[in-house]
Amino acid sequence: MVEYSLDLTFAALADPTRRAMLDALRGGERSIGDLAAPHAMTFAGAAKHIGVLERAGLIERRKAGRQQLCRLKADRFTEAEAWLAEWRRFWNARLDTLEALLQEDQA
Amino acid sequence: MVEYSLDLTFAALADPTRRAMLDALRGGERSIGDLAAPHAMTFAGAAKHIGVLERAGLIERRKAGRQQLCRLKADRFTEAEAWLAEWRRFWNARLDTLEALLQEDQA
DNA sequence: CGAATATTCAACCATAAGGTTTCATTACCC
DNA sequence: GGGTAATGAAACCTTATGGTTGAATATTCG
Repeated sequence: MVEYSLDLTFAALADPTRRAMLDALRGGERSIGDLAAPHAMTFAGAAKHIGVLERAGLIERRKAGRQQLCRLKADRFTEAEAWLAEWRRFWNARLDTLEALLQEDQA
Repeated sequence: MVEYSLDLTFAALADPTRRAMLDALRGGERSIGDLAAPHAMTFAGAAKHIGVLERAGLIERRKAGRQQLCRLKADRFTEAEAWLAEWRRFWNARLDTLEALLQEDQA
């Protein structure tokens, strides 16, 4: 269900460590170790964050020798963006209404 | 800081009850009781969700007699949408690159 | 004033989240 | 094969979250 995956997506995005990891993945595939390194926490802790991102469907991984390479997946980003884009349309519509009212006032 | 408010915003959006409340507010101001009613939980439980939305800056409230009226606030929506819109641009750019590669192949 | 309405607050409970440590597994290199 | 690098996984701790109940506080109405 869409609602359910929005839960996971937004929850995954609500953490700065995880957002930083996503940003790091914009440069292409990265191993768990690469993703973990910049963060002031244990490897295991960072790996948990990666697990959250994977369960939320924001990334996927594949084995490459003794390491695992992670890469971004688009779907859930798109879904979340679509949800928020609807809000942008809502706010725009409200602004339009306000403008119309102001114009009426001036007339 | 921006990071901090993105944390709160995404965390607030990660719950279906809260997203439903936000949707309800699209119709205009609603009291806490109005927002709570549709949800299968105690009034106090629902009020906590409203507290989360308020602390995240997604809504604000004002007293009106013995009730409190809530209404939507745009800023944090905009912020979150901007963050995700950047990702949309990222994915689009990747698609463009892929297309270019395919074209090259054909040429 | 007294009763009912709308909401807040505090205490509590169960579960999940973010982190740690420790140990096991797997794959590479010599 | 043995050592080591990269990861997985389990157990544990602390704090946050989502929910409950019950009492307290305003505010309106009669």
